[in-house]
Amino acid sequence: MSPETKIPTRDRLLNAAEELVNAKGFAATSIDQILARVGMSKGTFFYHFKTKDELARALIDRFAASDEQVLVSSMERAEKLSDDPRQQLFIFVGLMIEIAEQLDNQAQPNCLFATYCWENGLFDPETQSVIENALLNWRRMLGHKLRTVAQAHPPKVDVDLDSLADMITVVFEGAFVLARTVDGKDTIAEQTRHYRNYLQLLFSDEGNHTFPSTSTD
Amino acid sequence: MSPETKIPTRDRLLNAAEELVNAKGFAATSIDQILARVGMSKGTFFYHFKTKDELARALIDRFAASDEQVLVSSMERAEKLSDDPRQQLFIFVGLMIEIAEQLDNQAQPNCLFATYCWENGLFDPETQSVIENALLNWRRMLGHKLRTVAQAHPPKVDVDLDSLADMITVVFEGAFVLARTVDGKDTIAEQTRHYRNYLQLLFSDEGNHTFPSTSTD
DNA sequence: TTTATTATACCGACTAGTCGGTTTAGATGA
DNA sequence: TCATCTAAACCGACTAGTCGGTATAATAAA
Repeated sequence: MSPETKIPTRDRLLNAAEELVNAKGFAATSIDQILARVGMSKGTFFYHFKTKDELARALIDRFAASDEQVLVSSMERAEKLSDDPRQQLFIFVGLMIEIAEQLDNQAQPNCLFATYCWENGLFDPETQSVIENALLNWRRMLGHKLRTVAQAHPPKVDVDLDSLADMITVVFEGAFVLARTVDGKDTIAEQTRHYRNYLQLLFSDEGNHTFPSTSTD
Repeated sequence: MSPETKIPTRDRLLNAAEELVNAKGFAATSIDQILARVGMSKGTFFYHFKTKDELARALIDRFAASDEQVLVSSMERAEKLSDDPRQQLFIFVGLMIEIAEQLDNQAQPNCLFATYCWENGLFDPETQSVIENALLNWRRMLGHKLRTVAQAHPPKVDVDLDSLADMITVVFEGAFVLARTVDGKDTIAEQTRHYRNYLQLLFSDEGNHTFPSTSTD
């Protein structure tokens, strides 16, 4: 009857696994530990997953799906909130900053992509390509927006727009490492703000800049 | 007689361990695998390291020492190559770009900090604080330089200079993930160039910008 | 209404092999 | 001699994965 009890067994296994993998990585997370956490037995696990590899795949599939939804829905929201591509871009990054603020309130911000990346020798190519495609999604969607913006507002410095799009992934992944290692209030959000600053400086209108600091010549 | 044979046993163990940890993470790297790679037997390992934890510690100590040397020596070089703090800053980041270019030529760019970070549940607090201190070193040295620069050239956008210093760590760590996941020619170097661009835009002299694009008044 | 059948979901003992770590003994060179 | 180093056999705990069996509930035949 309680809302917790209604969660399907398979999802409860995935949730417990994800928590443990987040703390210790995939290799160090044993099936027995997962089962102990949810109070189930071995047969149950292997009823839902043929092998531990299949668990790895299920975890990353679920994570990638949720990642893609954040990307797509945030871009849609940004595009509804303004007609100007440049404003859409800044709004989109602003939404990412909001998400970053939530992550900064977690003790150990979690990114299964990074976890798998640093243990990638354990995973088969298909599992790895799930992650690759997820990152390429960000490049594609954000890159497209950047190209539109760059046509109307040529960037102040000559930059490759795909790598500029990639940079949001870079900033997030890097900020995760920093946030997990050095404690600070707003690490991930602050780093994402740097990314927005960079975009604003790059795509500001010629000469007079559009920022708070007084002088307009 | 061969130069390879002269390497002390302990270092050969560390080298083999680091390679395996780089590929699969620490937990999935067994002592037997390390020994198989260097063709030694178990007694040898436990003569040099009391426990596997001690290996973890030795690996990260060695890595952190080399990291610190890169930081300090690059800053020294930058400070010798110019008297102007702003130029020193740009030269320093330029040196980081050179290092990034080397890393981009490796198949699986390696950062033990990140590897440990995503498996941090395995390591004792002391081991983790080695990493924390390493990252704080970068914040401190680069932050100091940024504060000097900011006094002479107030940044175009109001930014926290410590987090701006942290950003070089963020960019590197994030670019590692990208480079290990999506293959591309110059991933890490390109991302580091974005960081330099950002600094140049932030600390450019008012109004007219100092970049390649023609105008020098 | 009763009984047999079937599928899903779950349990826990068990196996073969790997793990980190120990022990004992021998080799090497100062 | 004495410290340094290496080898090989071994240990108990834990690993992923197997397997025979059970509980429940729905369906179908009697």
